[in-house]
Amino acid sequence: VFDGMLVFEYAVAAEVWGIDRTARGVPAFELVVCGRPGTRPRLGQGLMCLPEHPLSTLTECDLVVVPGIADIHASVPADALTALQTAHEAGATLVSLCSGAFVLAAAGILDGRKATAHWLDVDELARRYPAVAVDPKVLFVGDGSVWTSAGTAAGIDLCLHLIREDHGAAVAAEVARTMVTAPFRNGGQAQFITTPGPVDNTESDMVTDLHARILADPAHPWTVTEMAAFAHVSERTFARHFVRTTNTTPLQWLLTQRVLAAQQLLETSDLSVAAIARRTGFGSTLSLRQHFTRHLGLPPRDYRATFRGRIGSDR
DNA sequence: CGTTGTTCCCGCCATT
DNA sequence: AGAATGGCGGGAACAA
Repeated sequence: VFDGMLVFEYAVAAEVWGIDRTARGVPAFELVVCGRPGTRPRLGQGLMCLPEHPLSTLTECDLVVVPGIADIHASVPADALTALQTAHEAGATLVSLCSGAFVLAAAGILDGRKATAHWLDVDELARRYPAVAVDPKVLFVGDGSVWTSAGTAAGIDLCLHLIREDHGAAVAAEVARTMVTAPFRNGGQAQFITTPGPVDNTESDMVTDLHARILADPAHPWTVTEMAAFAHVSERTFARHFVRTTNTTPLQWLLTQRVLAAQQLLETSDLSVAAIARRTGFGSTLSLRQHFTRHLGLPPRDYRATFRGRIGSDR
């Protein structure tokens, strides 16, 4: 933390990793606020922060979060930049929220990587750092051990995504539940959801209604033809609308939803893999295994072995 | 793991 | 002119 950090993004990280939810089955995290010793960085809106640890502590952290900064044109303190670089070289996962991408970019960490930022800032980011592959259309994006997210609330999506990757979907859902937010945004693989730019309302309604319909009956063998019929348009225009609002194609979205559902069942139930395949709409265990492995990098059985029962049995 | 049949989906284009 | 629609073809992805 240094002068000019944004309150909300700072609070998002503090809320996700700074609150003890071990009683609810969430692993214990240690939140460490690093800054120049003795300083009282202004966060704006009348708030100040008291960083209790020096910047050098960053090298000991598994995960380093850079909240957004109020003024993207302000120069970033040099000691913060070098601290981030050494933390990066030490193998820490780096995360920027909103305009925090400018801090990572200034440190040269985003060079050659995919990145995003608040939609108002992406043009400036791309202009100032041509070596960064800026993607203005995603809520968040990761490249190697470096993650960046779009404006404000997208930071929550990214933080939950990181929890889900490290600790499983059930833990992420539990954190989301105590934060009273959605575990992942409507539309599935949040990483690939388009930013909430100006979208035609009737168009997104059409897709959201369909999402609700499908999620209500995931076991149904949905086809694109059927989905298009539900939306009362031809298959061709249906596909176009779907891609525009969701940034994924219909089948890909469906498969992602099914994998997500299977993930939850593996973690929270003792149903056999075959039963889960049936419930989640995969035609066979083979099909489930193939898509599951492709999405998560490990087969269902192994996934269950590492994540089953991580969460309290209060539901 | 390879084969076979089916579905998807993206570019192209005429039409609205 | 410009934008959206919907049909078609075929290579790619998927299911059996």
